[in-house]
Amino acid sequence: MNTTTLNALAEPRRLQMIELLRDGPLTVGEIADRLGLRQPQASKHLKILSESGLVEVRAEANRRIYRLRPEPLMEIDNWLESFRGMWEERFDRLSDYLKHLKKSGDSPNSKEEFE
Amino acid sequence: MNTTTLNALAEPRRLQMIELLRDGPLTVGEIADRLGLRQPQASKHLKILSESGLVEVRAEANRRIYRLRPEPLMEIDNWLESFRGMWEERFDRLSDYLKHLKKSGDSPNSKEEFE
DNA sequence: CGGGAATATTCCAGTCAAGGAATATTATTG
DNA sequence: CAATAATATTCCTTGACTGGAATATTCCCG
Repeated sequence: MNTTTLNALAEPRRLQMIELLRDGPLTVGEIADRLGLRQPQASKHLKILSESGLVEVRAEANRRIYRLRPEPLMEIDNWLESFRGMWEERFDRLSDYLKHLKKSGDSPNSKEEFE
Repeated sequence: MNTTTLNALAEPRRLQMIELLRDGPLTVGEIADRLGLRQPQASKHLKILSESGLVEVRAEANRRIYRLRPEPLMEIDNWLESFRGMWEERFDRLSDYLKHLKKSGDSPNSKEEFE
């Protein structure tokens, strides 16, 4: 997995921008308005998003229209694939745990040992 | 989405740790060894992973065994869900694009306008 | 060409995160 | 209890990131 994508997303404002752009392309000014940012900050964050490939720009007259690019998010999704097996394991363990409770009548202890 | 999870993953060493732990729990020393880190750095990074919930610790005698927790990764996966529609859109646009090429015989231009 | 709107860039100050080295802590063993 | 192994914590320094304010750039329009 690529760290630059995660790094770009790890900043609250930028994450908000990505979520905003999920519903369609937006202008710098619109983004700044909706997030309560000053324009320069918006531009700076958008630059980082752009450099990370999470966003692409189209110039239209005076304006710059930013649009979400799916590829980096797809890459994360793909990376998560290798962990999905774990979740099922966890589900198995949960059902084992429930069975255990039923059998022994112990009070549930959240600090119980794993493994 | 939660920024702290992304922040924890955005550091290369920590991301490597998560990938290491995908194959099972490990000791601090083992993690440090496999990643070529000094022990204090390993402990510091593991602390951050632990505080973000990506990892849990079990004390066994002298050792601390770190184990991956799936929940934060599941949360990311869940967050991505809201973007999955976009990918299909993109596929549609790609097939439109291919049709367009076939019809007009233009040379492919990677800088073509979106929308 | 001049003015104004939309956006980008620069400079600065404050804060935060990471590595290095040293030290503290905890548990084992004899 | 002393010695040692495994791990955590602290202190320090340095580099990176963020926001603010000011300024530069680009483009449209009359």
